[in-house]
Amino acid sequence: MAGDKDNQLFFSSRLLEWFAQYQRSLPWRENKDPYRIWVSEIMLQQTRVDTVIPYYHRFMEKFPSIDALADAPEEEVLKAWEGLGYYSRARNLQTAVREVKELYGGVVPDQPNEISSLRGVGPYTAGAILSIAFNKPEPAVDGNVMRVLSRFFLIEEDIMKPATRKVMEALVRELIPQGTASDFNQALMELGALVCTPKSPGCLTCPVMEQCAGRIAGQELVLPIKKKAKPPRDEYRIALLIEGNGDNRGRIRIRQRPEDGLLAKMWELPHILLPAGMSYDNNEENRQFIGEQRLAESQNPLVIMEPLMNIDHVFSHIHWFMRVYRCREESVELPSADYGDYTWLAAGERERYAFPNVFVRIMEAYWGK
DNA sequence: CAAGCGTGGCG
DNA sequence: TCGCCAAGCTT
Repeated sequence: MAGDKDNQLFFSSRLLEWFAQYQRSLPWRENKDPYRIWVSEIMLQQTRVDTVIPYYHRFMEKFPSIDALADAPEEEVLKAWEGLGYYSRARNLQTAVREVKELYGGVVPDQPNEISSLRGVGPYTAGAILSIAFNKPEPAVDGNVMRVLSRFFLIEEDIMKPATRKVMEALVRELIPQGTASDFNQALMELGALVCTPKSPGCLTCPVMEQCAGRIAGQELVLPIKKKAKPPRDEYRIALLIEGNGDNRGRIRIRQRPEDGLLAKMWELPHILLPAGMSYDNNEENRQFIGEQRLAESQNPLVIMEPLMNIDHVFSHIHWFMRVYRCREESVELPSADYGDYTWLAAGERERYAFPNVFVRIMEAYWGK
C-alpha cells in the first residue's frame, strides 16, 4: 500500500489543499525566521501547543535573537523555562545557539549534518527546521506524523521502536511533493493534531478518508501500534521547610540540584528519600533518620516541628509521595552563611531562582501566591 | 535499544 | 480517579 504511487499522490495533494484552508494561526508561523522556528520546535517536544504558547511569547520577548540567548545568564534561561518541564532542553538550546555563534557566525546552518550536530537537535528537530524554515525536502517525523502515516498506510510496526521512525522517514521522503516541504511537513503534523487524533479521530472531516487503509480496515482506533510504557516507580520523600533565625527570619533554606540527572541545576527545598519500609509518620525513628541525613549534609542540627502538607508529583518515570515538615535550624552560629549549594530564600526572591513545579506549589501553599 | 528526563490536560 | 498522553533527545 505504502508503495502505491497513485495513492501517495492522492494523499499528498489532498493534504496540502486541506492545510492551506485549515491551518491554525500560531505565533511561530508568523515568519520563517529559523531561530523562531527552532525555539518553537524545542518547546513543542513532548509538550502541547496550548501549554507552549505563553512560554513562547515570553521567551521570544526576553531572548529575541540568537545573540540575546547566547549572551544571557543560564539561570535566566532556566527561569524562563520554569514549569515547562524537560529542563535539559533549555540548557541544551542555549549551548546550541552558542555553538551557532562560534561555528557559523551566528547564522543557523541549513545543512543536515551541521544542524543535526547542534546540542538538543535530534532527527525530528533537524528535519523540522530544515523543512519549515528552509523548505528543504527532509522528513520531520514526530508522534503526529507516525500516527497519521500508520493509519493511512496501515503500518503495524511499533512506533516506540527507533527503527520504525526510519521507515516513516523513508516514506515521507517519497511523499513530499517538489518544493512543498515546509507546508507538507506542517500539514502532516497539523492533520494529526486537529483531525487524526489519538482517541477519537475525526475521520468524517478528514481530507484523505477515502483512501485511508487503516480506516477502510476498521483499524483506525487500534493504530498506531504502541508498546505500553512502564509505570513510574514510587518514592517516599521527606521535604524540609527550614525557617531561618535572626537575620534570616522569614527566609527558608533552598538548595540547587546537581548539573546532571533529574531536574538538573534547578532549585528546591531540601528533601530526603526514605528507605523502603520506613513510613513517614512524625515519630522518633522518623525524626532521628531525618536528623542524621540532614547532619551528614549540612553539619547544622535541625528541630523538626509539625508536618505542613502532603504532596505527590508524577514524573515520567518516578512518582514522588512527599511529606513536608516545618523545621528550624537549631544553631544560630551559621545562619547567614551560604554553604555548598544551599542558600536562604525570602518570599519576594523567588524570581531569582528556577524551581520545579512541585516546589513552587509547596512554597505557594506556605507563603501564598 | 531501553531508560532517563516534566508537566498539565483530558476522557 | 488515573492512565495516556504531546511537535523527542541523550546516553
